[in-house]
Amino acid sequence: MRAVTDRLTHLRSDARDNRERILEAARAVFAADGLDAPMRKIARTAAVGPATLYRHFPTKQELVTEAFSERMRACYVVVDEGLADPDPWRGFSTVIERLCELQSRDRGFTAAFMSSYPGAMDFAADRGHALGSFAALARRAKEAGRLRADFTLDDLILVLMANGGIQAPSPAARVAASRRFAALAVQAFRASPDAAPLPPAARLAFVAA
Amino acid sequence: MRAVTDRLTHLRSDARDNRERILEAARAVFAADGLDAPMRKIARTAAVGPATLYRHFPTKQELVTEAFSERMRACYVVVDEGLADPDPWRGFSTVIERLCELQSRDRGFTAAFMSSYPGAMDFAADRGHALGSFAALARRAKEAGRLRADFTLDDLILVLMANGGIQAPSPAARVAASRRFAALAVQAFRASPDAAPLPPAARLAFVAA
DNA sequence: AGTCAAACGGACGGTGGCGTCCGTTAGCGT
DNA sequence: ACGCTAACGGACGCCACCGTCCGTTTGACT
Repeated sequence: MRAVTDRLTHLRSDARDNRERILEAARAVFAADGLDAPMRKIARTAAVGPATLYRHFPTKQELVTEAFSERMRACYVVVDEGLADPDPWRGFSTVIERLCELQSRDRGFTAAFMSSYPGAMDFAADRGHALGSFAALARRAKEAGRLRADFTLDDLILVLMANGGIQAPSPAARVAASRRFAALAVQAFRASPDAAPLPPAARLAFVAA
Repeated sequence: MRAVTDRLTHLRSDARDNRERILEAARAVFAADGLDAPMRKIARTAAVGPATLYRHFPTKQELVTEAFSERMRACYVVVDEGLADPDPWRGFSTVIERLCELQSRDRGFTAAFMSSYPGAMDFAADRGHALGSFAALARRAKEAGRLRADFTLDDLILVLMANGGIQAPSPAARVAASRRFAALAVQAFRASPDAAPLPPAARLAFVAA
């Protein structure tokens, strides 16, 4: 870690500048067009030559990882805040709603969070931690009798993947649709005396792009 | 319609043959790779030159429309069968489950059913009819007090789009995940004394690809 | 101010999908 | 059996994206 920091600090001023502009452009373009946006477009948006882009981020994975690390952290914050809620069910619902909202605002984020990109190893640790926290939250919500007992972590992945499939003519409409979807998901997860049993969960994590 | 039939019957035998093989190939490729599979691949699968493919189906829309019209009909059958069920709630649930299953087995089908392709006008009529039937079914399920009153047709679209976002390492896993998802959706739509109100529905229909 | 290497970006060759042209093949009707 | 034309498909030019090379610029250090 020390070495990396050194390397970044030792960058020439224009290089550090460009690097920052590239990351900003990547976030904007990925949010608008999804993860498969052409590298060129990001370079153009950053007002930078293709070579410069590739020099800073030799592979698209590295760019994605770097560009989304901030939002990824926001994601973990959401989970931790949910965990901190004294009412575990309210915490649980809020996490689902906020994660869906984060995703719906940013087309690329979904895929990134899924760590669809193999080799986005940098995320793995934090992701594992967030999933752990969420598992604890779910357990408490179950113990409080508010979350259905057959809820699985894979159901969270399922909902987030499904949420990622939602399209709409405008970003605003997509956010609205996603909001309703999240509310429906919460309804589905609610413990209820007359709830029907669910078919078995499928192992989902770590799908390749 | 008469003219079209004539034109098709008047096709030379090899042409009719190729046309059939192209449609078969298109179904296979679309199912495996989704709607954005390259035309070339379909031509190769059908053991046909590109020109032949384009002669039969000048635009991808036409090919999609033609290739999926059969499954599309299967889709309407599902809705009609649901409508025929004396128990409207069971009918409703079954329709959701079966539609999700149809979709999960065929990557291209989702997009096709959404009529994401503008200009797939041929579907419009049938689609309208199916949506009408489903609306009637939903109304009856509401009147029976089993379906939540704030359910909208757009919620069906929402669920189907979301279902389309589900990915998994293997087709089998995707079907399993989709099955569980459908069950969750049904739970969410169930009328319940302690159900929370939902955020407003968003107009979704006819999203461009 | 002068030097030097770090950083830049225009330009290139390669790949893959697209839709069309046109010389060739082979069904069909006489 | 024969000719006519519908139908075929290889080959072409086009365009977008990819990743890299290399001549030029410019920040940093003395």
